[in-house]
Amino acid sequence: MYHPNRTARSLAQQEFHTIAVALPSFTAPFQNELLKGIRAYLRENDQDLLICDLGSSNQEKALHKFLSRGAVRGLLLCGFPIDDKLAGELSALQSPTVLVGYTWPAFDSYIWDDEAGAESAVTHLIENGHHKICMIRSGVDSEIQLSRIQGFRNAMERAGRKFEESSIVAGKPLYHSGFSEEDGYDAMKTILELHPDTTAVFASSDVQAIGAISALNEAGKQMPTDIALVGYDDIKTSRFVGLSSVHQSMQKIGYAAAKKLCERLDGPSSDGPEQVVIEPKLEVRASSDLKRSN
Amino acid sequence: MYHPNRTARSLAQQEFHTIAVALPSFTAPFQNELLKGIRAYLRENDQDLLICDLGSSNQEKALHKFLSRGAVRGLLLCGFPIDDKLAGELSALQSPTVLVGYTWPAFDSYIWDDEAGAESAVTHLIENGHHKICMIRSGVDSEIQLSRIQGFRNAMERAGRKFEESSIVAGKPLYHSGFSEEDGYDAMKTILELHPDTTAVFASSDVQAIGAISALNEAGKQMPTDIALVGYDDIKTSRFVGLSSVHQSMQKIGYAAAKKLCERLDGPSSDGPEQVVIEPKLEVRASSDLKRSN
DNA sequence: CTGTTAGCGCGTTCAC
DNA sequence: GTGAACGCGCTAACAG
Repeated sequence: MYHPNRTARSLAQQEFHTIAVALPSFTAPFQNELLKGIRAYLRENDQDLLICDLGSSNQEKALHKFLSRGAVRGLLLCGFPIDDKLAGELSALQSPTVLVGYTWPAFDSYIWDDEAGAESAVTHLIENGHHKICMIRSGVDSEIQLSRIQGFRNAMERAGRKFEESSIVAGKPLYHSGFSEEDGYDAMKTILELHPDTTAVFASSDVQAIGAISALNEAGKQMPTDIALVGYDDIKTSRFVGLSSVHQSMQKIGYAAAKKLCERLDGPSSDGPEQVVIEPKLEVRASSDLKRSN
Repeated sequence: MYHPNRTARSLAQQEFHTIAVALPSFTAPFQNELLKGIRAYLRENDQDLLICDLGSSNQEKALHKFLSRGAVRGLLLCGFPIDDKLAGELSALQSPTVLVGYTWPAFDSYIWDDEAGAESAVTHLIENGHHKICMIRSGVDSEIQLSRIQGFRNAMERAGRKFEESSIVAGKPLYHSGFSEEDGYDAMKTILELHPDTTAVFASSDVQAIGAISALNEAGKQMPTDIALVGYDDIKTSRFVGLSSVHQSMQKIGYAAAKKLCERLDGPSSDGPEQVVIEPKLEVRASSDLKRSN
């Protein structure tokens, strides 16, 4: 019985029904939400998804290998910092690239305002009476990380609080550039040790917050009674008792980015690159969860 | 500047550096663990992953569309029930297929013993002194679901408990064949209403358990003090206070399945189909978590 | 309406 | 050593 060969067919009719997505650890909750959005669009349009997992280390190498294996038509590059060299290589592919999480003049990009998001989270904690707020950061000085720290600082200073460097703690493991569950766990242990009077913690990623919960559990602390926890990125807050989160609807971003990429593939005669900035939103599980009186 | 064309290259050298995975909702935690294993193998071998998301409804149609778009070399079909018709179609592809979660004589398959897994979970609850145990089931009579119910029944009967049909509750939404978060949430609400004296609940999936946690939170119940919760599938138990789970190391299964598929692609002269049965293991967060005295 | 052929972009082979 | 021709499996265009 006859069955078509996808490869040959694609080659012949120059139609691929496939877009490529490259991202670090596509199984993390944050990227997962993004993928949900991407998949939603692709399903509606009978496209398949070619995934390049950049992993947590040697990301550039993984991306290069992927690209040298041959370009698919269209690349969605997510959560990967771009520089001159990479921008040149991507342009040389002659096939459209859409960026998520980073921006570059030559490409369509979907980014969010980390500084504003972090600020809103910490402001919320302050407004709810928390007198001792710590932050979990990644041990790596990425742009994302620095923006989120800046947001923390802004919130503290605008509220007339003194900003202490020591209240911002990094984990040691440095998996996934320091945004891992292990890093969050490690950082929270340090916080409990160095700042036992802490009433609220703002974590720089969702997985860090999850790791922090483990550390709290081990220490016999309750959330949010003993410590309130807010994480950055796309935690489904309903899943975690007392854990709030600031996020930027990654599903919508994924959908929009996939759509944009497919439009570029269809008609290359469209407009110039578009930069979309998403405003992060703080999602509080229950307003009472973060209230603090003492 | 020159850049290779993946499609043409694949066609020319009959080497694809790609395997296809078809599964329902690849963003659910269970499938996610599986994908982690698959990705681990693929990364080691410089292969990419073509994902066909079967979605939660019209799965057959989605699979057919994917196959008719043209077979890639090698398909990993996960969590999709197989019948005569489908088996014939897959054989006709002339390219190796590996099944995960279901079995069929003609194909390599990786399955697990749902009945034994469910039984071990419920037996554990009984041994820890729970006098009223309910189960959350999917509203659909899949083979998987019936096995898990049978395991529940075995445990109860072997312990000399009376088995009550009414203690097994299904959610109404029926998303993802009834294994969804929403179904778990709905079923748990019913349990709280119908069986307020419940001390432990065994959920048929990880996501159901997550939904059940939401319902418990809303009702002001604590885990595991008020109700102990055990979920089936691959929850990272550390992430959820008091939530244990029975699982079958999906990561290892994914790794093994991907490896098997790639071996089939390399040398078609290997042995006949292999059926691997994984023994599920109960992972208890802390042994004290499930203890009950009253 | 059916059968034949050219060519998609590459790797490989074979001739030079 | 370098270069031209062929074929991977298919679709599209074209001829009968």
